[in-house]
Amino acid sequence: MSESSNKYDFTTIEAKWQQHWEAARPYKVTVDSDRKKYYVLEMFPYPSGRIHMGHVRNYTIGDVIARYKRMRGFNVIHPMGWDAFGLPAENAALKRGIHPAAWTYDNIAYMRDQLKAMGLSYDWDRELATCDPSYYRWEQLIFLKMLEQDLVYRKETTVNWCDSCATVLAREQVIDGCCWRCDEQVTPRIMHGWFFRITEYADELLADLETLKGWPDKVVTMQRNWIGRSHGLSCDFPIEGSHEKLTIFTTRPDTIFGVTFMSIAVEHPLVDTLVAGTEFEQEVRDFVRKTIAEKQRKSVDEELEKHGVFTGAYCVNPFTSERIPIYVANFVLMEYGSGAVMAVPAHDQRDFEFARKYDLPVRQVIVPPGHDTASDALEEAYTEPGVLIDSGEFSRMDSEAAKLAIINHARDHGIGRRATTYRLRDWGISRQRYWGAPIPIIHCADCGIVPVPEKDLPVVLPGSDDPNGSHAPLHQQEDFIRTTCPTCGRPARRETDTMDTFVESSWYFARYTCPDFMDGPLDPDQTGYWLPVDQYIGGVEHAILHLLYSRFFTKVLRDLGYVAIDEPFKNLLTQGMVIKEGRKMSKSKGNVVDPNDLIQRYGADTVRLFSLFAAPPERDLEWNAQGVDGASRFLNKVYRLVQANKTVFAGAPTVQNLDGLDTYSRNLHRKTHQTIKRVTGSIETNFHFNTAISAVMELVNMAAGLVNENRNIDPAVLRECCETTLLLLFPMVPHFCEELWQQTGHNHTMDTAQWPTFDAEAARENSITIIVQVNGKVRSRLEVDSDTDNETLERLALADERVMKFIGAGKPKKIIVVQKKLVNIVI
RNA sequence: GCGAGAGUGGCGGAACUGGUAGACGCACUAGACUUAGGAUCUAGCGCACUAUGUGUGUGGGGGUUCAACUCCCCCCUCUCGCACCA
Repeated sequence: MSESSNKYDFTTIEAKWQQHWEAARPYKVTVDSDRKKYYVLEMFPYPSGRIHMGHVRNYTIGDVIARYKRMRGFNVIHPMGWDAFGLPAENAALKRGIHPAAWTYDNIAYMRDQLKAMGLSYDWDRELATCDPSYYRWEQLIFLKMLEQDLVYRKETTVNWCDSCATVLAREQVIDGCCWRCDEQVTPRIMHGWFFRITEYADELLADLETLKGWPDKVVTMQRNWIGRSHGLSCDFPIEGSHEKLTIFTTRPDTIFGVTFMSIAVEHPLVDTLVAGTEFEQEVRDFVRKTIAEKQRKSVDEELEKHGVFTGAYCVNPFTSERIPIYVANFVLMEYGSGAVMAVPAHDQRDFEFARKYDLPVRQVIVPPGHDTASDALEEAYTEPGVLIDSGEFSRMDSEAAKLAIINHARDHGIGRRATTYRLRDWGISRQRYWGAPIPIIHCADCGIVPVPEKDLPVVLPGSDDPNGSHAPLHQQEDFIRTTCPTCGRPARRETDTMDTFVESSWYFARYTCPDFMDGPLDPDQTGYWLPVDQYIGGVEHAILHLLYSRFFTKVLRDLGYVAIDEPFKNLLTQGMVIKEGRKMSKSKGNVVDPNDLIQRYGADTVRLFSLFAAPPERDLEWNAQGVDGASRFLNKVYRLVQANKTVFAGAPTVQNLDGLDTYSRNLHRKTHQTIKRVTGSIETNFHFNTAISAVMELVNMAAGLVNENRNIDPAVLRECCETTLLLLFPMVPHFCEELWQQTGHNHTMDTAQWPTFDAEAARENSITIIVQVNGKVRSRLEVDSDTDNETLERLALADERVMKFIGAGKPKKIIVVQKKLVNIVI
């Protein structure tokens, strides 16, 4: 046998089919209301230069699903595009002296070729790049519509500033106190910025998590925690000798009789008025200054020791009329609740520590159920619910009832109200960089903030159509800034912030349905048919950022009338990382595997097959070079099997008469149908392609074994086996299967082939193995007819020679017979 | 600290609603065919021992059950997320 017939020539074959797909465009789709649609989407890549193994894995998984669903008869939309705005382009531009646009489009061209070399079945006619004005002009329009609906606003706040990126970050983009992109320490800074009112949708974002049955629990939980809704009481404590009052939020109104002091944040607006002109002023101001500096400096995992100083001021507990001293404390967050906390040291561990440190009273007002007096001395705060004591009219109520009663009391007396707070903050979208979508706003000295009229959109990024154009941050580009006010016509200045790139990725999946639509952001005829995304696939690292923003945007687009769905992604698959030597691949660790090298050496199909086989999709995948050899070996084995039996394809009839088959043929026929069942099951239940591939391997091993042993397998059975193998493998290794399909005389390409169905009767085993246990230990096996009844099984088991040896002369205490499984004899 | 997930051969991983633990692949060992083999084929491959048999074994310890990788309780380790959220 010559070399060439022994191994398949992946280079030639893959090029051939890629050319075919390029020319015939079998993956181009249009709306077809007679067919059920299926939208498969992988998170689109940032065009960083070249694809990496994570992309290979992600896109392979998506491609298998797309191809599989096509074979199941769905009208499958499977698009690809580029998350093309972002900072690396600017950095690269500075380093290499080329324009960010040029750098980005070069990368896109290169990476597009790489994706095509993987044989991914995208509808390339839908490709989009978010840095293209034809995309971001609609984003600008959406921004303006949101502004009209008061979902966008501008405010001055403390923001997270990343020095190295020279821009602001949203809270979600700060990871362990560092920038999510460059890992540099983030520092607070006070700036103007634009915000999306995502908190307006907090309740819906939370409630609709319940509808996301197709999402991993982990992601749902992460989002729920991120939104962090809590219910409680907002209550006013009048400040002594002042008209001001201190408003606090608590989730434990039942402990309000145990308040012994107040803690307020160093940034609290009342700090100044409380201490101005008092003997405490100096000390408090020093403390505030010191603490703010400390917070900036603080590294992530160090929890600051609790400190505070007395302001000299008192407020009054509206429930007890007691005087309550007010402290400024370093552990109170201004960003959450109202920046002021009622301190109940007996029932809150932080307050307890603080009280211990500054020798403040601890007053128990909750005791464990069944107790009715306070314990002598607490060693730590009692934070569980319980029964109220020393709480006036609320004494003896349990915590839950008391919470309600106290909230109602506060409401009835005008001192407080039921309140809900969220951990979620509004989404700050302003970025002070160049390579992003300009925010379409004009600042006029007379008219204030004026939206750019719709007819003037897009506000094109200056210089982006000129390779020598400036790519300085917009606030440095005077020509861009100078404009006239659309309202009064006087000279005015353009907004220079660009939008966070997460804005682009929050609606791209919708634009894929109508990438060329010119009359608005989205074409209702297209979105109505294609949305939502049926299966979304990407890394779990986007569990909060991208997925939460996209959910928010979907709801906004719905309320603006652009889409008719509530949630963008029906099912979500979060795939694990590709690791090597137990660690994430990274240049610094020198353990990076380059997809290009692999594809050249093994071909795309082998790379695809291995990345599917080595682990189930949701787990991390350990890259193993020898494992890739194994995948390659398997494909060659299939190749040889098909090549050696090409003749059976020519005229073999379909399998009809089972009775006429010899044992070997019957076994192979059965195995074929069992394999269809197993593969279909693996894909349908959880996309566990690793077990699907194992099943096909077993089938191929059996067929190749029988052929090697020169069993004269019935041609119809052998043909069925080989064709089934190709059909089952096609979604995973498409070039390879198409080639063999064609070589074996099929007139139509596999793109139009149907997924095989299994015949339950053919798959049924007629003899089964029954396990015989004595006291739970396996002692023997019985080969019996599959419909042997339980009494017979018991009789056969007891008569078994090996079993008899173990049960001896005694009479069995108990015999358990499990249908078609086992017999357990207890002695 | 809180929350979620995971611990199975030398390795990646299988095991349906409790019912043969280790499918499939890699690595390894022996053999066959070969000028050659990083090709192919055959056989073996958890561990231990008094080896054609017995014991033992799914992070550790208890429990439920005729029967536990699977269910319950306690503990250990790792990964991820959150982290003074009042």
